[in-house]
Amino acid sequence: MDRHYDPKAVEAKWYPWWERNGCFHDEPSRGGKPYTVVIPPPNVTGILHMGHALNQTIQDVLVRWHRMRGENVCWVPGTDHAGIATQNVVEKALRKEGKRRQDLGREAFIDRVWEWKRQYGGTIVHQQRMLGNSTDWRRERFTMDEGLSTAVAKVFCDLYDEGLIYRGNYIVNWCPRCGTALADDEVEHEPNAGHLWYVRYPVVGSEGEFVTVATTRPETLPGDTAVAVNPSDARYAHLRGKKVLLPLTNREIPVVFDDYVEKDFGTGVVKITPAHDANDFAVGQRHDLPQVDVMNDDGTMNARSGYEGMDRFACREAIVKDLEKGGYLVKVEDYQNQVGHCYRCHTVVDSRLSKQWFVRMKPLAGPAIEAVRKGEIAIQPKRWESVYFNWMENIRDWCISRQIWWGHRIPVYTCGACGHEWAAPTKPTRCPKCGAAELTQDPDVLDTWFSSWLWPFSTLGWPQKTEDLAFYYPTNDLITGADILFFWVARMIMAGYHFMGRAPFRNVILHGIVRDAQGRKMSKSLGNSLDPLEIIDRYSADALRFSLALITSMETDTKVDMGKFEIGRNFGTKLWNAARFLQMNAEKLPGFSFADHADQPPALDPALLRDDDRHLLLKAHHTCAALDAALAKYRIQDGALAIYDFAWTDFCDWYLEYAKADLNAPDEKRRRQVMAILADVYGKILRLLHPYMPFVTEEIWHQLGYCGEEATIMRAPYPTGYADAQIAAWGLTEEALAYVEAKHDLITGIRALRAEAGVPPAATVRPLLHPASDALRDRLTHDLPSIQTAVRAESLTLIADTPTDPMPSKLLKAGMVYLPLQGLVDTQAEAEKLDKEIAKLQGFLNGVNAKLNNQAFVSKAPAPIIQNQRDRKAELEVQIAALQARRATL
RNA sequence: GGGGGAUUAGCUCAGUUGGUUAGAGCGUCUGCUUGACAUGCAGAAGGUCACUGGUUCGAGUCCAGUAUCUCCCACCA
Repeated sequence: MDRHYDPKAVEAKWYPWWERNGCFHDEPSRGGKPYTVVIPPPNVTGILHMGHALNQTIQDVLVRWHRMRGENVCWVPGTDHAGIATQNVVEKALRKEGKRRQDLGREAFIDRVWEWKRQYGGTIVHQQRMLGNSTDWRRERFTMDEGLSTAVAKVFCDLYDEGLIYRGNYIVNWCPRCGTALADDEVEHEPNAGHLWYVRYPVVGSEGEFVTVATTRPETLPGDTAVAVNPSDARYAHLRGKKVLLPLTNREIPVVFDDYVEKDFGTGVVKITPAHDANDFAVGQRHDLPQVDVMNDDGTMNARSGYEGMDRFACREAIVKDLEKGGYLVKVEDYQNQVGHCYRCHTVVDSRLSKQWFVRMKPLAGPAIEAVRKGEIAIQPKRWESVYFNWMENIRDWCISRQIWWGHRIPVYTCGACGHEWAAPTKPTRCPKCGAAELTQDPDVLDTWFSSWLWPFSTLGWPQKTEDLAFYYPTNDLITGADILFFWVARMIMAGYHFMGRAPFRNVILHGIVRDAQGRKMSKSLGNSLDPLEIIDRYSADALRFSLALITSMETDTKVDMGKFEIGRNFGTKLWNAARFLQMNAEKLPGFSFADHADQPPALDPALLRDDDRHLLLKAHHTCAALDAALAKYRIQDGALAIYDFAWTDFCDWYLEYAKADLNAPDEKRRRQVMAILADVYGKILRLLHPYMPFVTEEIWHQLGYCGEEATIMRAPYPTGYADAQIAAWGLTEEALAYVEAKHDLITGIRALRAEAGVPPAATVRPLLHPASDALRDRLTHDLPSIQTAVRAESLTLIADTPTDPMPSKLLKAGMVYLPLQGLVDTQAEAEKLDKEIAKLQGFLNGVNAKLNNQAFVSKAPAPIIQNQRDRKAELEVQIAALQARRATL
């Protein structure tokens, strides 16, 4: 093996190899237990960001784990056509040529988008491969694929025929830059430092009386068709039946009375603009007010406004100026309110009256609420369930039409002859009613989410009855960011029940978002984004994945900075070097083969086993259980921690160091046995870790020869630990484990004593140990060489009495240890140290005694807890006695 | 306005159903080129678990309140 691990070469080698060899692919015909995941499809215009890296790392860990458990795994990748985003990109390119999409016409423009997709649409799917995702690329889908488009058309027509889709003139969110309607959740509200303008509206037929309204959007004033006050507001009761004069115009508009108006806000008088505000629209409907639209599609003012052609914000200033000139403006206050922005282009959205298509959501929401309530679908972390219920129970109709060209065109046709309107999944040639051939199709396209909400079954072939659909649906786990719970997850659940009659998935796993070191969202404008590809370039994909897994809790957002990825990089290096050590030593044993240790438990001679071996084997067993438990509960971080700690601390720091002595000793039986343990446990580490770090584990698996060239660790069984009979035969007891923990404590303690006493590193010492118990004395007697080596001691003498010579000491789990030194020993300091230690332990003992003397504790606490305290008391008494005995000699 | 979350070492975070002396990584300090690994090894320092009260034999953990920070939802012009 090379001295240095070269992740770039290794990662570039394995991914194509896996893909070429169908390692990511499975078929229903193979049978077994299906495990299905659909990837949240990234936008086809997207480039890989840290959110993808986190989301896909979690998925790949789970997917690879299930695959190694022998399940029939299907992980569907793909991309989303991202209507507005993609159209924006192509329009931008057109603008560089000095053209608009209208110059090309609809069909040519759409061709142009497809061309763009062919050329650049593969960017993100290429980048995803860099992460090491084991997605089945043979099943890759695109939301505008023929099959998925068929599904979209069928769904639209079914809902249309069921009466769940309707068209109407409503107030919608309108993005003037994109020139389209937006759904409610596509609008992002942000605080805005604006103003509140107080404007006088003269009361018609009075002598100089007026009402003052407060508004944040004076440019909508020409669209006012009433002013409103609260019916119980005594200040304005006399205005019933009156009219006011709309400033800058000579229109008279009525005063209406409506509960919507808050008496305490502003002046208690509201201008009503039904065509430009959702609330005003509702007031207008209640009072039968006219709707005056004063703006164009692009955010400029129209002829009705009197400011034709002016931009809405310029108009705002112009109107304010004119109001001031006319003496209508009373005052201006600074005012902070929430202003909606387009989630795509961040333009301030307007509320605008227009004719749009909507889906009636209430009937769809019912079963979806029920599903989560009954536990057919579990959302984790659990607290999101209440968020889900809250949204679903107050669900509003979904505006699904978009005034753009790129997307699934709404399959509604109108007959030019008889006016009949109907929905059809494929383009009809004649009117089904009158037979005429003059048909026009609705010009709008569907919201992109109208295809994504079908993703769990449309990607498996629906509406065809495919084998994939029968075998892999419903999917198992849906892993995504909580930010698209409403956009996507909730709608998929509704679609799953409505169209398939079943849940689309069993578990929803919502993770947080990736933030920068200061906890800010990563964004282009802040320039604080980390690029996953740069991290891969600097540290490797394995490092990116492992570090993310290790620092990500499911409960909270993840803060990252470049330094975090050193954790994964260093761990990869550590593994590599451990592998080199194993290989070097294996070469010295003729006939030794790692292949014999790929899965079969090693044939160990119990007579040759030491407690260190037992400690490692039992810890390995525990680690297998820990990984299994963690991954079953989606606790990716716990699993990463468990394997990291075991591999680094138990395997490398402790066992490998012990093993060095054995591997260099003449006893060949023992050498073979140690090598077998190393190969077995290291093989487990590689397999346990593979879902997290697929590349380096695969490379080492092959380099050491755990498998042949044609095989892969991807399909090696996930370790489950040792059989009970094996554990019994090898004597893997908790007692042995506890003994080795005490031994480690002893080694650490002697090292610390050396360091504190300033003994040079190269010098050897001859420490004395007064064991805490006879049992310990016996066990240690058989185990002295490894301790001596670990602490660079010439000898370690087990003594029976408290020594009287002045020398530093330390109280450890194993007993009192003494370090005889030549030269000066500060007896005074030593005495003080002992006094301090005695006082500390006495404090603990007092606490324990207080508990044991507490009648309530003894009668109410469970027996094991009481026993713990008794054991603790005994232990403390022994320790204090040992310290006091030593103190007495000084 | 409604709802959620967070608050544990200098920093980033673990801490499963309440039960020995609250852990890890990074950073800091000390020593080390020891034949797997300086992307490393050995050792050390560092925490009244935000605050106040309550429940309990026992609270970082459960409950209530307070403070600060955060996110989501919502029609206050």
